[in-house]
Amino acid sequence: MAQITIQDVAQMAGVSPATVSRALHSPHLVSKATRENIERIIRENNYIYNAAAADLSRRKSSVLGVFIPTTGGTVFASTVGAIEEYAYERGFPVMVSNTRYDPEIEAVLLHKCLERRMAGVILTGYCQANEQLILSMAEKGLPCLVAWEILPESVPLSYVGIDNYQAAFEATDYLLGLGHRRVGLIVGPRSGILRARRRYDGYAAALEARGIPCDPALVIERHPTMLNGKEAMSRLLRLPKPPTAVFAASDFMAIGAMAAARERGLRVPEDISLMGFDDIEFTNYTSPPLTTVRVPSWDIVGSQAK
Amino acid sequence: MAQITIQDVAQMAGVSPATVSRALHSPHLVSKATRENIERIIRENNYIYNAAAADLSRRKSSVLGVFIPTTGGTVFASTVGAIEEYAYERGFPVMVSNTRYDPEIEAVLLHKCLERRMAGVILTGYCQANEQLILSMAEKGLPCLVAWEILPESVPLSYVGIDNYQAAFEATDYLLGLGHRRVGLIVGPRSGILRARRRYDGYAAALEARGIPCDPALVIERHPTMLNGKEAMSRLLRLPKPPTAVFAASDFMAIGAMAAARERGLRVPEDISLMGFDDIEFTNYTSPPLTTVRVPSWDIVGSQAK
DNA sequence: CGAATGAATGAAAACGATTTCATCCAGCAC
DNA sequence: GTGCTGGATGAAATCGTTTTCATTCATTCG
Repeated sequence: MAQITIQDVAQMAGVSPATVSRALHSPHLVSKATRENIERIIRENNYIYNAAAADLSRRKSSVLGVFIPTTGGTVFASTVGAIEEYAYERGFPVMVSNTRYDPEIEAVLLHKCLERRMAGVILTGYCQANEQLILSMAEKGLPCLVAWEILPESVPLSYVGIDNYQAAFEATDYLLGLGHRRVGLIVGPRSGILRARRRYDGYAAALEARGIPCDPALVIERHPTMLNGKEAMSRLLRLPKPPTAVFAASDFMAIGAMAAARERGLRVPEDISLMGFDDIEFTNYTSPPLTTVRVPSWDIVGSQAK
Repeated sequence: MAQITIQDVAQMAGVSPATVSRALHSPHLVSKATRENIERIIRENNYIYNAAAADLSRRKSSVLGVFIPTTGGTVFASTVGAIEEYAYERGFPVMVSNTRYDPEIEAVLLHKCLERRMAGVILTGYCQANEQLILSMAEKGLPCLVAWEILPESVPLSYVGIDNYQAAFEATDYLLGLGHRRVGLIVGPRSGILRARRRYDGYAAALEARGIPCDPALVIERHPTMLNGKEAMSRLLRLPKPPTAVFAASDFMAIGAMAAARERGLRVPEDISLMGFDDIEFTNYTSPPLTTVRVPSWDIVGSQAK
C-alpha cells in the first residue's frame, strides 16, 4: 500500500500542495475553513508526513545529535536524558552517538551528523583529536555545543559546563585542610579526556599550594567505571605507604573505591577519607553517604541548551 | 557555500550520477579504476553525502528508533547502550525516545518513527494503551520489537525478554522458604507497566502457593526511582505489623529501600530480609551486597537484536 | 473612483539521491 | 562470422516536500 502524499491530500481537499504544506507548518497563512478541511482529510485518510522529503527540501533536518563518551556512566543518563526531554518539547528528535572515548569513532559519527544536515550537535566532553573537524563543522553551519567542559579561549566553540579544575582544587584542598598529607587521586585518563586532565591539574595545584610534593604513586588513571574505581583503590591501599585520604575524581569510581575500602575492613571516614566527584543519585544511598563534589549535571545540559 | 552533490562528483569524474551512487554503495558493480577515481574526487572535494535525499529516494531510512520509559533507571543505559553499540557496527544510527511512562507521549513518538520511515523500532517495555497503533505500524512494514517483556500469544509482535512473572515468583518463594510470612512488595504501577503487573502476579502467586493471604497493605506501587523505593520502604516499616522481608521488584527501588532500612537502624539481612530485582551494577557495591534477581539486561537487547 | 494593501492561494522549480531499464562492448564458443 | 554472455555504464523517472513568485480578489484609504 503506497503511502498517501501531500499531493493526494491536496487533490482531495481541492487545493494545491503548497496550501497543505502551509496548513501543516504555518496554519496562520491558511484560512480557517481550508485548514480544518485539510486537517480532516489528513485524519480520515491517515496521511503520514514524510520527514525525509521535508529534510531534503529544507536542506536541514530537525534532528539533534548528542555525543557521549560512554554509556557506562551517568554522564550518559544525565546528558541524554535532559537533552531529550528539552528537545522533545520543542519537537526535536535526538540521535545518540557513543564515541567510546575513541576519537576515530567520534570522527565517523560526526561525519554522519554532517550527512544528515542535523539541526545541531551537542558534544559531551571534548576530544582535542577532532578539534579541526569540529571547528570545520561549526563553520559549515552546523551548530556545535560542548557540554561538561569549560573551553580555553583559543577554541571558538560554545560550551556549558563546570570548572573541573577549580572543583578538583577545592576538593583536594578540603582533604588537605582536614590534615591529610598523603592524598590519593583516582581519575580518568588525562591524555584523552580533557575533564580528567583538568581535575588532575586542580589536584596537583592544591597540593603545590600547600607545599606538598605530588607522589605519582598516589595517582591512578583509569577509565571511569565502578570496577576500575575498585581496583584503583585496592592498589592504593596495598602501597607500602597508603594514602590516608583519596579523591576519586570521577562519576562511578568513588563507588567502587568505597567498596574496595570496605572489603579491606576500612571504615569511611574513620579509617580513610574518601571524596567523590559525581553527579549521581546513588551516593545518597551508600553507607555512609559519600562526601562528594556535587555537579548540577541535569542543569548543565537541561537548562542552558538553546 | 552550497554543498557538492553527487551530480557534481559525477561530472568531475566524467561518469553518470548512477555510477557514483554505485561506487558508494555497491563498489563491486564499478570497475576498479572508476571507483578509485571517484573516491579520490570525493575526498579532494569534500563531498558530503546527503542522507535525507537517500532516505527519500529509498523510501526508507536506516535510523533505528529506541523507546525507553524513563531516563532515570538503568533500563535506559542498558537498553540504549547495548543497542547503540550493536547498531553502530552495522551503520545504523539510533534515535532515542523517552516516553516518561506516558502512553500519549509514546503515541506521538511512535508517529514520528512512521514519519521518518525508520528501519525499525525497539520498544522497551510494552504499553497496552498503544497496542493498536503499534500493531498497525508493524503491518505498515515498520518492524517492531518489544524488549524486556514476554508477550502473550495474542499479541503478534516479536519480543526478547525475561519472564517477569516467573522471576518474581521465585524471588518471593525464596523469601518464603526462609520462613518469612509477612513479605512486602515494592513494585512499579501495575496499571501502566506490564512488567510491574507480571512481577506482582508472580509475587501473589508465590504467596498463594504457600497458602498465605496477600495483605494489600504490604504492597506498595510507585514509579521506579531510588527515592520512591526509600519512601515505600519507610512506609512499610512504619506499619503496625511491618513485614519481616521485602521484595523490591524494580531497578532502583531496592537501593532506596536499603537506605530506608538503614536509617531506621535495621540491619540487612539480620533484622529484615531484602530482595532486589535489578540489572544494575550498583548492587555489587552496596553494603552488604544486595541479594537480587539478576537480569541479563545487556544481553537482552545486545545479543538478540536482529 | 483609482490605487494601494493584504490575505489566501497556486504554479512550478528545486532538493539530491536511487534504481530500473537499456545500451555498449569485449571476449568467447561454435 | 554469428550469437551469447556478462561486466560496466548511462538516461531518466521518481521519491514527497518546501518555497519563491505570482496571481486573485476583497478591502480600505485618500
